[in-house]
Amino acid sequence: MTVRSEPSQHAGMRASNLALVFGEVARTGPVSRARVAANTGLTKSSVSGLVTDLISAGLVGESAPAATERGRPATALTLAPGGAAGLGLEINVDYLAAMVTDLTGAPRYHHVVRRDNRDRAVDEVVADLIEVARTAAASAAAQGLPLAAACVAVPGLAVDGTVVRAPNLGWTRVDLAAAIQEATGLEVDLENEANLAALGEMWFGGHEHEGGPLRDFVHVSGEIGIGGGIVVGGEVFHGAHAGAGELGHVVVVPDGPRCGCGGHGCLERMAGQQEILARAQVATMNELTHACEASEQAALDAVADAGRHLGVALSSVIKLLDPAAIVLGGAFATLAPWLTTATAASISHHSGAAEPPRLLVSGLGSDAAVRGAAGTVVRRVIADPAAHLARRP
Amino acid sequence: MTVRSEPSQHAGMRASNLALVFGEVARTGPVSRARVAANTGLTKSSVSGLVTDLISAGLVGESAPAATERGRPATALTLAPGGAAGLGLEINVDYLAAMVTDLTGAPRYHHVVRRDNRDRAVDEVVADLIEVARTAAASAAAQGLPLAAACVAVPGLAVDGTVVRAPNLGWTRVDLAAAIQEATGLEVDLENEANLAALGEMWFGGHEHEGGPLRDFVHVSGEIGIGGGIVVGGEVFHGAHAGAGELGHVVVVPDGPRCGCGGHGCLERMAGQQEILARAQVATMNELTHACEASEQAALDAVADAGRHLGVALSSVIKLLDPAAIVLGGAFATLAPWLTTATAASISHHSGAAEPPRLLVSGLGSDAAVRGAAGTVVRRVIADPAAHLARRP
DNA sequence: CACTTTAGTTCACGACTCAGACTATCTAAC
DNA sequence: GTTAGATAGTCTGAGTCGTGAACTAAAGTG
Repeated sequence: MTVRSEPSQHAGMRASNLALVFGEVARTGPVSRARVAANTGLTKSSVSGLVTDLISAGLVGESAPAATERGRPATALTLAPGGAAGLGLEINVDYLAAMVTDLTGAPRYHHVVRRDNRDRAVDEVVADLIEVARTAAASAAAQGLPLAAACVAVPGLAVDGTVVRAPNLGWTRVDLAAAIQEATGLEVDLENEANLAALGEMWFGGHEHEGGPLRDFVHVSGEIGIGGGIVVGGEVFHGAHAGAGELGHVVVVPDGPRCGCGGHGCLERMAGQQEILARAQVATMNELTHACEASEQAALDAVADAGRHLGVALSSVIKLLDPAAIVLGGAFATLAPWLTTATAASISHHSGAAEPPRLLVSGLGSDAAVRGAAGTVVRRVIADPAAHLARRP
Repeated sequence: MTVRSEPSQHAGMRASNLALVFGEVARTGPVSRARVAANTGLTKSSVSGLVTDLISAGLVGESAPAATERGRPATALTLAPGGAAGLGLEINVDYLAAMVTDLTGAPRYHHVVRRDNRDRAVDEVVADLIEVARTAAASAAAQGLPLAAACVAVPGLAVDGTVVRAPNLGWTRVDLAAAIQEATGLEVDLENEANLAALGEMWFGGHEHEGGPLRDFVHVSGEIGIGGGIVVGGEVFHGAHAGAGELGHVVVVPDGPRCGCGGHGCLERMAGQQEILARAQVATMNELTHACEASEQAALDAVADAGRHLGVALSSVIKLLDPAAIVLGGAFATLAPWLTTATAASISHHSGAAEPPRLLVSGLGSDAAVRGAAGTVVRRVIADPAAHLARRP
């Protein structure tokens, strides 16, 4: 079967215009109906009707008219923070996390449970996550925030609600979405942690590009493994089987040592945390940071070396994907002061580009993925308010 | 400014449904109105109205009713071959080419002028291409084929109708689209040759994937340089500045020799035609093929070596883009018998994937790009017939 | 020859957006 | 203080388009 689009009907037309208006309100803060009409190309009367629907659905709020310049003062429209909320969850190697954001994307609840999940039974971890999710949902309810859905960040490949594999957790074929859906009653989506971190960075990282938000970039997340999130036109690029963006397994040393993935000379094998720590002769990332701050040569060399390997991988990324920027996140953000010089030099050496994409550093740290997860839910409501209303009339 | 979509209006609704119906007719060969209605989800009456428009526009033809099973026999709808046609042009290092295809994608005119364009003045080459285009347009007119537009394949980066750079031709900033547009009166689009070859391969190469046409793949075109075309969901992936897909400059030997692009150890530097020929100690690709057919060791080694390097680059492609297949075109298609074993082994070694994407060989040869160019024009008409009608009422 | 089945058309209806008139509410000028 | 001008928002009639059901058309079956 090939893709076949839906027929355009009146309801679809209205849904599309509803999204257009709602998106405009979301993008341009407090706005008048008149401005929305001018910006979207719809007529004032159409906007009025659509806004009425959005207000009665509780998605948009109206503030008291305030005089601005001349003429009748405009009533300002804003996203109603209480209109819909998103629950973001995250399973990772050494923690579980939950976050609730309101419609504006503002965090309203955030909780992290630190615990190594590698050696535990899958069911136990899932049970813990359900507990975390329930607590978060209760907090949302207490704040009067209606959760629209949930999204879970997993450190591996997720397809159709199932964790196909999560190498660093040792998981294969775990039907996670169904379990959480049953426990919370929410629709649940799974998505790769690196991809959600990239989205979180895009929505909440504050990066700009040519006047607008950054919409075409690659996010490098250095957790225990090295992940990549490719964002194209504001959307995650998934590839044919949702396996795209595996930056950690790009070949950087063709005759290099065998990697856990079965390949040879992968970036993760050459510049992953394990390798860096071993070379720097320290045990933890904290120690590594301290050693770098103390300018210890072994540590600096280890990080610079990783930076060079990263540069090789990113050169290929640049040639293949032509991103507008590259964002370093996770451990690489922490190590950025000692890393980026080597990485930039390596990119320049290998790609020879006169104007390589900008190399940015994440400001969100390890919260990027949960924020992205919660944000995904909320963004989906904004992208298609009609679908959201159809689900809860 | 950020992207903002158009408001949905009645005209847009009709345009969208027109495209839906037209696309269905194009996809499923001769079909009845009733089947189109069932397949698209539109009602019979809507389809009737839309089909009436398409027929009176000359885009769809109606054949005599033919009894099939029970009931009233259906009148079959097909693409009207004479409804619209596309002009594809190609500038390459050692030839110029033109092709006209009708609405069904069938070639109706094809002409290739072999001549080395490297040492000639830009204006001369452009003048020659215009001549080639005019002759092709005359042939189309003689056959009663109304050209909808033209599309030119260029061996380099093209943005907004301008050839920004074409390294192997030595061109920079050539305003090609305007020149051809003025000469022929047609709307002219430029696109990278490797990308068009990929599209040509998709539309006319006959590859299948899971029952449908292949829509997510990477096409490798080995001409004088090595180009790559990334196709995602049936569309070319361009990246932020239209520079994506530069497979030839993916790093395959991190400490390798300097490449013409300014980088080091690029695939093109290690496995381009120049390198293969030198290693095999022959002068032309023809000689190389003969040497391989004669099982001469130097030639076989040179090709296998190139295949290994190609495998390294493709491993990174697979990890980053997760394509459903990889199609080898151009010189790599010719060399496939002596190349693919080494390439497949290298991919397996470096990516360690249990189920790597299929490695296919192009059947179109060096015509892929012109066919893709002409096909692009026609496909655009099929994708948005309303826009096409608006241009010529 | 009636009955069934399928294809395609016609037409009243409803859902939408549009355009423009109309009302509301402010500032600026006299 | 009043009036003109500007801007915001609502209301109403007209036009467009898909829907759904009734209707006509053209075959096969018993």
